[in-house]
Amino acid sequence: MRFNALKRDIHGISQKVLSQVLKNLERDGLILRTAYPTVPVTVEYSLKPLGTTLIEAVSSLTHWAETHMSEIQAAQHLYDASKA
Amino acid sequence: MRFNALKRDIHGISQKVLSQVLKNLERDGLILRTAYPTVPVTVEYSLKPLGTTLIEAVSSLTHWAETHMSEIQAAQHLYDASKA
DNA sequence: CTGCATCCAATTGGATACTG
DNA sequence: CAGTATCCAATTGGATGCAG
Repeated sequence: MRFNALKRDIHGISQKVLSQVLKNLERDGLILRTAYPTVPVTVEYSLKPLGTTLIEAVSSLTHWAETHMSEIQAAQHLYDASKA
Repeated sequence: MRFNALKRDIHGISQKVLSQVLKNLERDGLILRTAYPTVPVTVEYSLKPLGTTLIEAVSSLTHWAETHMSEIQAAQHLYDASKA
C-alpha cells in the first residue's frame, strides 16, 4: 500500500501523523517499508507477520466495540437523563 | 473496589485522571458506582457485566503485548542500529 | 474519603511551506 | 510522491487547594 493510498483510506488523518505512525510501526517491526528508486520515488508499505498478528488481536476489540456500541449509547442516554 | 484502592493499584495515575476515567466508565455502563451515606462518604466501584466483557476483549491485546514485547524491542534495536 | 475547580506545563496534532 | 520542518492551537494531565 502506498503512502497516499493510506492517507486516503484513513479518513481524516494528517500527513504528519501518518508519517509518524508509519515510522513507529516500521521501527517496531510491524510493517515493512520498501522504497523503489523511481522518479519520483515510490514507497510501498506492507504488513510483516508480527503486524498481522496485532491486527488479529485488535480485531477482537473492534468487534467488541461494534457489537456493544448501541448498548453503550443507551447507557449514556440513561446517565445523562438521570443527571439532568 | 474503593477509590483510593484503585488509585493505589493503578500505579502513577493522578486523582484527576482516575476521577475522569471512572465517571466515563460509569456513564458508558461499564462500571457501577455505589455511594454509602457514611461520614465520610464511602464509594464502591464494581464491574457491570458489560465491563467484564470489555476486560476479556482487552485481555487478548494485553496478552499480545506481553508475548511480543521482546520481539518488538529487538526490532527497535535493529532499526536504531541501522540508522546510526 | 471522594471528589471538583483551578492553574500551569507538556504533549499532540493540524496547517502550511518546502525538498529530493 | 513521500516525506520534513516549522508554527501554532487545542488537548491532556499533574499539582494544589478546597468542599461535602
